[in-house]
Amino acid sequence: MNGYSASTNCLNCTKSAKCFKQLIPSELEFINQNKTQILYKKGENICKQGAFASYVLYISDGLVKLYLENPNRKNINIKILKTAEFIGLSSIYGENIYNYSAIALKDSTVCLIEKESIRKLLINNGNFASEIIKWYCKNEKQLFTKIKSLGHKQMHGRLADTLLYLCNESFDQEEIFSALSRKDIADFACISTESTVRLLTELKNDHIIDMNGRMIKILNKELLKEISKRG
Amino acid sequence: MNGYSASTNCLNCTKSAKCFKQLIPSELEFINQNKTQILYKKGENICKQGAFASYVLYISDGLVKLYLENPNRKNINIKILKTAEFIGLSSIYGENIYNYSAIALKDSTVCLIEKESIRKLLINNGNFASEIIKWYCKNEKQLFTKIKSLGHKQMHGRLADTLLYLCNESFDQEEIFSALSRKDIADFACISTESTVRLLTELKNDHIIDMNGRMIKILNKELLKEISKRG
DNA sequence: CTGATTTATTGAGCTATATCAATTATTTAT
DNA sequence: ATAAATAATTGATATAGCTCAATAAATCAG
Repeated sequence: MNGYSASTNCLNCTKSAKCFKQLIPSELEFINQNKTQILYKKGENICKQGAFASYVLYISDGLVKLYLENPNRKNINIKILKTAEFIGLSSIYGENIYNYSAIALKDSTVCLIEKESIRKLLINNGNFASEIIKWYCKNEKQLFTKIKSLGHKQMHGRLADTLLYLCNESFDQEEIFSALSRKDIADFACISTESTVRLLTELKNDHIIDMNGRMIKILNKELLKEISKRG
Repeated sequence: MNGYSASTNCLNCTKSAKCFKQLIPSELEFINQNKTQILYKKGENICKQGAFASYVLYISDGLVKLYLENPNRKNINIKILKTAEFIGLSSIYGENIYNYSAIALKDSTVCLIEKESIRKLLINNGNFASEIIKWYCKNEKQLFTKIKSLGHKQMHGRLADTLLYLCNESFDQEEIFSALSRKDIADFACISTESTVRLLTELKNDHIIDMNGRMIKILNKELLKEISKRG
């Protein structure tokens, strides 16, 4: 066990999500017995859309990109997950496959938790279940935001949405942007890589953002929000 | 109380969702005490996106269209809800507002349930909570399907997706299509009404669908699925 | 039944954005 | 350090799909 990362034992894990705080020691020990911890290197796939979902995945320490794959086509980036977030939670009761793919944006420690164990906890501990439902509430809102962005906004608005999302203070900017290529940004906004580059240059020339290699900083957040709103 | 519709008393409601079947009589009685039943006429708004979400809504008998509103722009139709489905479930723990709007496609009986009561049940009854989570799993998958459709498919694929959804055997076709205008179909696929009309005519000429006024029937489902797949 | 309003349809032109191709910059491997 | 591979940028062209406008059909109100 190292000093800075997630613990291999759930009972003294300092990086646990709110839902795990609802568990009593014996329940935590139960989870501990039914999980495996794995280290994924940067760039490695943590799960693949359509693959058999054997476990629920929990990022005990890391940074992960969630995306939808289209046969023969480009991907749609959904969101970036940080430490203490779940991957593939919906496989507990949904279809037994992952609905999306996930890739490590930096070296990440992931706990593979038996689905059946989670199910047992949900039935026995209402507070745990409630926290999971809270997560779903937030998640749903986020997906609606994505749908609104894709459904009626055009390039400019979609890229603005993407930048506002990625520049969120809850992310380590250096870490995020150094890990994201232009194609990644394009896949968040669902526009072509070339259009993305062109629009970014435009935004830079208009002093709405600053760019330095892969690093992007928002200079005029209000205007960017306005662009997002206008669509 | 009438003979064919939902009961006004939860204890003898025959149109109850699976989650309510997990409740013991005292819990059902508790819900019963904390709900109001309202009849919405066809075309009436059941909830408005952004409005204060005082209750969780439950369709005890009806047909409802869920949609996202864009300021000054067209709507995005998300899905059609039938009897025994929830509206605004995510307001239990999410922001205290509705994430979407809902309109009655036919006269619908809706139960307004106190959010706090649902919260209490979730904490006290793990089976109830688990059923709600099951719902969220399905819901999430549906939203990803929508995102995939909007994110990279073009007109043809999006309309195919829409028709395959609306022609699902679980809907009463007559009821669904007589309630949906061309604009409604367009808003499901997120394309212009004019393009929708043009594409529908095209599909009819190719004998992939049959049209008669508002009524639409799929003649060649395999081909339509192929169009959906191709994008 | 009749005029008025809404909804559906069709055509023509315009615009946003993708695609293709070429060039430059950056990273990786030897 | 140099070659090779990958990523970013820029320009030119093509096209999907929107908007606008006009007409036709259907529904509604009196």
